[in-house]
Amino acid sequence: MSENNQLRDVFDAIADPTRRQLIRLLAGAEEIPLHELTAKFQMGRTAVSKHLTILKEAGLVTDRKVGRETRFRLNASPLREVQDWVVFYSNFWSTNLSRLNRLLEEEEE
Amino acid sequence: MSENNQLRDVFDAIADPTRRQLIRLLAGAEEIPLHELTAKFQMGRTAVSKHLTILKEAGLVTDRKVGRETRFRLNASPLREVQDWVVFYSNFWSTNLSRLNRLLEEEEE
DNA sequence: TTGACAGGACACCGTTTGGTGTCTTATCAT
DNA sequence: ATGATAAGACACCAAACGGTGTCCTGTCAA
Repeated sequence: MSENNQLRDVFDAIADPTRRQLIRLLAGAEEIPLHELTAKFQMGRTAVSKHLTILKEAGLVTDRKVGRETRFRLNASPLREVQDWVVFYSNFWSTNLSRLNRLLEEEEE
Repeated sequence: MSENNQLRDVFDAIADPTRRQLIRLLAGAEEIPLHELTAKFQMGRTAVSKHLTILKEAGLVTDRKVGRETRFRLNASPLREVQDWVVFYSNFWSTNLSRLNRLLEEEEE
């Protein structure tokens, strides 16, 4: 259905707190260029760029060049796999959520 | 509220496919001893034990000694953090799920 | 009581990870 | 035309990861 050309495991991609922060930042705007993202972190541009590459490999981010800057955009849909995975186990931490889980499963179909 | 003594990031703990497989196995039974878990994998006992240690550090697993064997048990509740995290982004991959998300948020309180 | 089994504790190893710095190229503004 | 900015492409590095094998101890069964 959607893009399954991800070379990188989504669970692996979201394991790093810096990358989750990047996702959070990208969720707050249409597009953000690398230098602007870099400004939000203590680390250098190269490191941030590497994290974005990993997110790209997982299909969580797309990029396009505009002038001299590279702008990044969030594509959250691969996170659905995480959602599907975790919802299964929500039965195990609370029983009164099981009604909601059934709702979710219905909606998935 | 619940145990927050986790030395290890939950997202990090579930990043490895072997560890997700361990969680899956432990979800299917009350308790499973190490040697029995090891039998399900190709790798050796030491490796499986290390993975279980990581899961333990994330609070996802508890263990108890019974005779000469160490039995492991799933504690899924730290996965709630993952659920909370991913639910936020479900707005970004589908708009007709937002009703369900509101349901989830209500239930969380 | 002897042997087999379960598993903790190490030491070890190759690869990956997460960062750095530097060099170069392309682009924009003056 | 010149200088500053954006970022790709590397080389490099220490530390963590994901495995291995070995040794030792405790426990169960014959």
